[in-house]
Amino acid sequence: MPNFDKKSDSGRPAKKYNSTGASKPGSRSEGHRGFHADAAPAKKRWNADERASRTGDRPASNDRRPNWTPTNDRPASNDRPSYGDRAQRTERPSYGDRPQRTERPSYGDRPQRTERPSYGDRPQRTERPSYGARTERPAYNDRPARTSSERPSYNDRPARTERPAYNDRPARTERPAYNDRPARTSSERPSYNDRPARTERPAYNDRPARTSSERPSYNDRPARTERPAYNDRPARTSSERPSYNDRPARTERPTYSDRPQRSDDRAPRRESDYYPAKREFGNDSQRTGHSAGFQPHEDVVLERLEAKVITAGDASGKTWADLGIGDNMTRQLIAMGAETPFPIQAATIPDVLAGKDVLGRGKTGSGKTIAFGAPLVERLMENMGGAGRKPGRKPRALILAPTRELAMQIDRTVQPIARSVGLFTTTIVGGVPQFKQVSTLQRGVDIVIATPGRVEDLIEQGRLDLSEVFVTVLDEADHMCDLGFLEPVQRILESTKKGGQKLLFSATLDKGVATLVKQFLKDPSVHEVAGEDQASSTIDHKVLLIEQRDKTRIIEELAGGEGKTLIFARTRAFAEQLADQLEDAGIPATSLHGDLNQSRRTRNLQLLTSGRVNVLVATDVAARGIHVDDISLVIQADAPDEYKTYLHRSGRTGRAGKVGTVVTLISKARRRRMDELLGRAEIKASVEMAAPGDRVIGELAAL
DNA sequence: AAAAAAG
Repeated sequence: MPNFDKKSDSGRPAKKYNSTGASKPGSRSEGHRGFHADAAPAKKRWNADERASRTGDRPASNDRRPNWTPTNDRPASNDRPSYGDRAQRTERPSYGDRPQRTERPSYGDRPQRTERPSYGDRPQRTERPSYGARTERPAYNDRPARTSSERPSYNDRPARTERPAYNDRPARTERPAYNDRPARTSSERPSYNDRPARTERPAYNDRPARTSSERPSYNDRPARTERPAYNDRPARTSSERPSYNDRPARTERPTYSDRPQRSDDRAPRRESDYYPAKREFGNDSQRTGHSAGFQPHEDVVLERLEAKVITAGDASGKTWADLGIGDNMTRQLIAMGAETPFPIQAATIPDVLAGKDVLGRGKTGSGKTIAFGAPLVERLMENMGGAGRKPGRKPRALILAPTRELAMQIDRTVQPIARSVGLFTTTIVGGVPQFKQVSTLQRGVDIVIATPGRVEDLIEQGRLDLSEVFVTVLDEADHMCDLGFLEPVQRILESTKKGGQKLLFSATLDKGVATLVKQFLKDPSVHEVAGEDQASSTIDHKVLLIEQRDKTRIIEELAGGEGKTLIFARTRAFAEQLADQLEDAGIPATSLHGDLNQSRRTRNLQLLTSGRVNVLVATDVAARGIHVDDISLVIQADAPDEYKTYLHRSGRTGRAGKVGTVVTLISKARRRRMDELLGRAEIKASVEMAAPGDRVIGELAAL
C-alpha cells in the first residue's frame, strides 16, 4: 500500500511518456484495443494463468497467489469467464462485462500487482545483462549505432528519480506508454548504478524468498558491464530488420529449382508422390522479382523431399531401449502411455542420437513430439559437458514452435521426459509476463521451448543466451519457413551454437524448408513413414455445398452433436462471431484466436480439452500441432486456401489412429477450387449439396 | 488472413 501513491507520480511520468501524444493513458484504450487489453490483462493474465492452467504446474505460481488475493475482490472475473477479453466484443453487447475491466482500475487494491508491473523491475534486467552470453550475441552486434545514440542517456539518469514512483503504480496506467519505453530504457537503466532503486523493490516483500535465492546471483554478474553492448540495439532494429524488405534470403529460394539435384545427391530412394509436384520453381526469378506486390500465394505443392522410408513393419517390435533411449526415460515414456515407439519415432531417433541433422515427416497425430523430444533429452544427457545442473547454466537445446499453445503443449510432453533424468525445461512465449520465464532462465534450464517472438525479445534484452544450444528443433518446420517466420527463425538459428544439430519436423515437410536446410543443416537425413496416405487414414472427409446464408444455421446443426467439435474460421472476427452465435443458439462454445489475450486463449483451449465445452471455434492458430483428445468432428466454416492447411486442420481429429470426420462448407462457386485443393492434399472427399435440416447434416452431427 | 513481441 505505501507504495501506491498515485498522486505523487501520476503527473510526471505520464507527461513524460505522453510526449508521443498518441499514447496517453486515456487514449490507449481507445486507440488500441489490443493495447488496452494487454495493459489491463497484465493483471488478468496472472490471474487467469494461475487459475486456469498453472495451478498444477508451477509451484512458483502458488507463491504468488498470496498476492493475488485481491483477485478475490473481482467478482468480475467470475462473470467474465467467457468473454472477458474479447476486444472485438465491442460488437457483442453482451460484453457488457467489459466495463468491469474498467473497474479493474481498482488496481489500487492490488498492491501486489503493482509488483508485477515489476516489469518495472527491469532494473534487474540491467543486471541480467550478465548473461555472459552477450558476448555471443554478436549476431546482434550489428547494431552498434544504437549504443552510442540511444543509451548515452544513461548519464542522464535523472529519470530514475522518477522510478521511485513505483508507489504510483497507478503508474501502470503509465505503462500504456509502452511506446515510451525507449525512453525508459535510457532513463531507468542508467540508474543501474544508482540501484538504490532496488532498495525500493523491497516492496516486493512478498517475494522475499525469491530475492534471496534467485537473484543472489545478480551480484555475481560482473557481466553487466558487458551489457553496454545493448546500446547497439537501436541501430539494430534499423539496420537488421529493414532488410526484411530485401529478403535476399528469398532470393535463395529460387534454388528450389535445384532441388532435383539434391535428390540426386542422395540415394535415389524414391520419387515422392505424397505431394505431387505440380509446379516447378523454374520461375523463381519472377517471384523474387515481384516480391513487392507479392500475391497472397497460390497453393502450390512444393516438391517433396527425398526420404528414407520406414514402414510400420520395420518399426514393430522395436523397444525404446533398442532405439537407444535410457531406462529412466523409457519408464517415463511408458508411464505417459507410449509403450513402444511409433514408426516415426523408430525412424528418426537413431539418427538424432547419432547427432545427425534430421528432417522428419509423420502425419498428424503420429507422435512427432516424442520423436524429437526423447532423443533430444538423451543427447543432452550424453553431453552434459561442464554444465551439470549449475544454476544459471545456459540452455543447450531449443524447440521452436509457431504458436504459444503448441509450445506449451510440447513442454507438457517434453518436460516430464526431461525431468525423468534431472533436466529442466521452460517455455519462452509471448503474451505472458516475462518475469517468470527470465527467472527460470536465471536459475538454469536445459531445454527452452519457445515461439520466435519472445525468444528474440529476450535475446535482445540480454536475458537469453542461445550460444550453448547444440540441438535445435523446428516443429511445424515448413510453417516456420513461411513469410512472417522465416527471418526471425533464421536469426534465432544463427544465435545458436555453430555446427549444432538441427531437427526439422512437420506433417507437411516439403521443400519449403530448403532455405533453412541449405543455410543451417549439414547432410541431413530425411525420414518419413510409408503408408501414411489417405487410404490408410482414419479420417472421413465431406464437402458440403451450401448457400452462404445457410452457413451459420448449418454449423449450429453440425455442432449440436455429442462429440467434441473444432470449427475453423478464416478470421478472428468470424471465429468470435460464430462462437457467439452458437451460444445464442444454446450450444456452449468458446473461441481461440489471436485477438484474445493469452490467459483467455489458454483457458478457452482448456475448456475444450477438459470437456467443459464441446465446441471450439478457432482460427488457424489451432490448425497445427494442437492435440485435444477425441475431437470427433472438424468443421471448416471457411475453406482453407492451402492444401497444407487442410491437412493440418483435419489432423486435429483422427489422432493416433482414432476415427474422425472433417466437414468443409463451401459455396458452389468454390467447388472447383476445392477439388483442386483436395487433389493436392491427395484427399478423397464426398461432395454433396446441403441445406439446413438435411439428413446429411443430422448424420454428421450424430457422429 | 493468421501467427509471432509489444504496440
